[in-house]
Amino acid sequence: MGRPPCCDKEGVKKGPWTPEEDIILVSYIQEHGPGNWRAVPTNTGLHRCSKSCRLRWTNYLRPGIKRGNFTDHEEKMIIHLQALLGNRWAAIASYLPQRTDNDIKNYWNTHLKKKLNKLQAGTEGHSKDQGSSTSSQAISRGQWERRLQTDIHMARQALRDALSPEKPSTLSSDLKPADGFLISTTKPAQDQSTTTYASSTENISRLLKGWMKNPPKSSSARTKLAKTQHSFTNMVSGFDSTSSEGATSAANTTSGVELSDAFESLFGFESLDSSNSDLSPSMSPEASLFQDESKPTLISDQFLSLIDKWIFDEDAAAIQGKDMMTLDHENANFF
DNA sequence: AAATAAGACAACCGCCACTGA
DNA sequence: ATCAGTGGCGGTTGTCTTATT
Repeated sequence: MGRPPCCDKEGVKKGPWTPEEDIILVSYIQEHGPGNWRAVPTNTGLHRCSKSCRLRWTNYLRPGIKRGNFTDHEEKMIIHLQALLGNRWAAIASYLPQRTDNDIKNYWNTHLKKKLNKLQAGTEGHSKDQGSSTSSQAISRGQWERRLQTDIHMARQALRDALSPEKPSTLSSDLKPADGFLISTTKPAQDQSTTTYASSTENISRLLKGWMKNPPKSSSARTKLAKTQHSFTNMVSGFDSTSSEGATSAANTTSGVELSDAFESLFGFESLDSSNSDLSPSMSPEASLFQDESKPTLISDQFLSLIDKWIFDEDAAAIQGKDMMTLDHENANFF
């Protein structure tokens, strides 16, 4: 007997998620907690594959996800980590707790790759201009590999230092994987504070705002929207007995912004910033990240040094102990 | 204004690792 | 020790938006 598919291929909806579906999924997770994804489509009535539900949650609805532009610092982190780890996006994402691996992967593929190619091309062009090969340019493959090894070793050491329990405070959070994140996927919902899950509604609220700001033009889509509002209102009223007031106001308005604002106030979640401050510093398997040899991208020694310089010159303070979360907050304030 | 190309990002697919029976 | 079930990961594709002609 073959292994059954993770979901019944027939009758499974694909494509972009609607706010309706998001709300259903979030409300279910609020109640039951993330995990047991196989049961999610059955229990929620969502015509989605369990995998799709999980991905939607982890990549979009999960609390504490930061969207929008990547900061310079994030960009540099990604570049350096990619150079060290290769395309291990999940590992890289563990160092940028507010970003998902998918987000980082996309950003790498659409922005950073091109940027680095340009940079590299510029570097090569520059060396060509200089004509003859100097001794530093003629570094043998073995030499640059050794330097890469040294790089990796240094990073490993830094990581070990950072994770060392003897140095808890600021240092430990410097280059700290955060794959424990806000919610352990194995923890039952009861263990979580209400606001933890509720904060994920901010993502939905944002989605709704976007949805309302750019309402679908087709009549069918408008019908869908109306339906969304309706079901949303129903859900809100059934979600929390204290929410009847908000539900009423949501039902009484046709303004999407008001609707989503009401949504926000209903769940009473705090700002992303505050929720992020809850990030638990879990000790993670990534502590052994470098144990199995990573697949460093084969970039030239010269280029790697360039990146190193680029990253570490500017952010020496950050790398040498400035709290990463503080940095992230600073970055967040930038938006 | 319309058509087309390019870019950005959300979502899917297939493979792999882990876990429990 | 084996195997089925499940979740996680990385690569890829599809769709929507924006820019250009």
